[in-house]
Amino acid sequence: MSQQQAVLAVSTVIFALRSDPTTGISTVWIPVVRRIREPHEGRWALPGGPLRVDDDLEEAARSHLLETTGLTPKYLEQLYAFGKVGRSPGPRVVSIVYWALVESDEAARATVGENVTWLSTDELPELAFDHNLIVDYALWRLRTKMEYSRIAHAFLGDTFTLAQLREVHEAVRQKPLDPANFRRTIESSKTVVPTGEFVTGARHRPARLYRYDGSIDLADSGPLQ
Amino acid sequence: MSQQQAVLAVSTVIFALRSDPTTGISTVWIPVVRRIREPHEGRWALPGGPLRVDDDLEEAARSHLLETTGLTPKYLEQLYAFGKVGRSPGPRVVSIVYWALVESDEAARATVGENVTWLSTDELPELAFDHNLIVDYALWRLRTKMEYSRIAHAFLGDTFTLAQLREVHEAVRQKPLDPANFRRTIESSKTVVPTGEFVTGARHRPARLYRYDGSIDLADSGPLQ
DNA sequence: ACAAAAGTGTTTTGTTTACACCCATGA
DNA sequence: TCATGGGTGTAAACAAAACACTTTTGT
Repeated sequence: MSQQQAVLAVSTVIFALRSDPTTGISTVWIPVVRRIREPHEGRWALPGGPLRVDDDLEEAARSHLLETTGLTPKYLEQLYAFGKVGRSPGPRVVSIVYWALVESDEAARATVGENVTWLSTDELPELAFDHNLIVDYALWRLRTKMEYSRIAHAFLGDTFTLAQLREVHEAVRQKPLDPANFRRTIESSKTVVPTGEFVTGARHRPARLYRYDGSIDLADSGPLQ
Repeated sequence: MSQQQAVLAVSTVIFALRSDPTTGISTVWIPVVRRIREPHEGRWALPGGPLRVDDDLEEAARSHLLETTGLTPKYLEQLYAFGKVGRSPGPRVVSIVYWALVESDEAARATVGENVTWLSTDELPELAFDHNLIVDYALWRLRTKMEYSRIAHAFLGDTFTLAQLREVHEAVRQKPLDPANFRRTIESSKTVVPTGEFVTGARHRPARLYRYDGSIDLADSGPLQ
C-alpha cells in the first residue's frame, strides 16, 4: 500500500468570465478535463498532472494548462498545497495547486471537445478527488483578493471601458455596484489611464477607453516577485 | 544528476516575541537549527525535514517542530510551496513551508543548545538554502495578516491586558499605536471579553484582564477549516 | 424627442486619527 | 502628592454609500 515517497502533482483552477446563455449575465466559469482512467474515471477534474523533475512549479502549471486547454493565463498564482493522506486512492499524492485568470475572449476561443469542457462555478457537479473543495477555496481567494487588489484587469483585454471593468467586479462579487462610486474608486486608485479613445456605436454616450497602468503590479505578493 | 521524482520536505517558520536584551522592546524572533551535514553544513536553517509518506502535511510540521524545539504552536498555517529547480544542491527538493505563532513565555522555556538557537528577524545572518527569502515572505504574511485578522492573540496566554495585546501589534507592525484608539478598535471587534479580573501591583491604575472569545476563529481561511 | 448608458455633483453616513483630559494605584 | 499608565470624551479629517442630475450618442 504505502511506498517510500509521495507523488508530487501540479493542478490549476482557471477562471474566466462567460455570459450565461439564458440570462446574459457574466458569471465565473472553469475548464475541466475528463478523467480517462481510474480512479474517478469519467469524472471531471482540474487540469494538471505529475511534476516533471526538471520543471519549476509555476512553469509546470503553465505548460500543462497550455497543452490541455490551449490557454495562456494573464494572471497565475500559487493557491495551496493539498496533501491529506487518502485524498486520492492508491499512492500518496500531494498536489500543488495554482489559480489563474484568463481573458474572456481568449476563453471563448479555447479548446473544447469530448474531454474538455467549461463548467459554471454556480452549479458544479461532483468533481474527481477533493477538487470541489479546491475550487471552493480558489473562488474564496478570487473574491477576497478582488476587493483589495487589481486582479480584475486580468479578465480584460489591453483596453477597456469602466463599465466592462465594473462588470468583472459584479460578476465575481455577485452584486451590483454603483457606477458613479465605482468610477471614483477606480480613478482615485490611479491604476488605470485613459487612452484618449472612445467606444462608439452603442445607442448612448460613447465610453472612454482606459488602459491598465503597467508600472503597478496587479497584486502585491510581498517578497515573492 | 536528475532522478525520477522530487523530494518532498516540510519546514516551518516559527514566530515568537522576545524582549530585546538591550532596549527592552519586544521584537519578532525565530528558532533555527544548525545543519550538521552538507549542503550548507554549519549554517542555520528552518526546522524541517522530509515528509514521511503517512503523515499529513500539517501534522508533519507540528511533530517535527515539537521534536527539534519542544514547541507547540497556538497558530499554524500553510505559507507556500517553494520548489524552484536548483534551490538546493543535489536532488530536487520541494519544500512545503508552514508558519507558526507560539506564546512568548513558552518560547522562553523552549529548548536551546548547541544546535538550536533563536535569532532576531531584525538582523538575520545568511541562512541555508533560500531560507532568508522564506522568512521574509513569512514576515510579510505575518504583518499583513495582523492588520485584518485576530492572530495577535496567539502570542499571548489565555488572559491578557489590552496593553499586552497592543504591545504585540506594535512589535509586529513596528510602530507605536494610540492606546485610546487601539482600545476602541479591539472593543468594537467583539473578539475579546473582559474576565472581570484586574492586574494589580503596578504603580498605576489596575488593568482589566480580557479573554479571547473562542467562538470566533483566529483567522478566516474560507472553505479550509 | 426619447431611451439608455456615460459621467458629474452633492449630501449623508460611517470610520480613522489626533489629542485633551480624568481615574486609580504604588511609592 | 506625584508619576504612571489605564481608561473616556470629542472634534477634525477622511473615505464610503446613496442618489439626483446633466451629457452625448443611436434610433
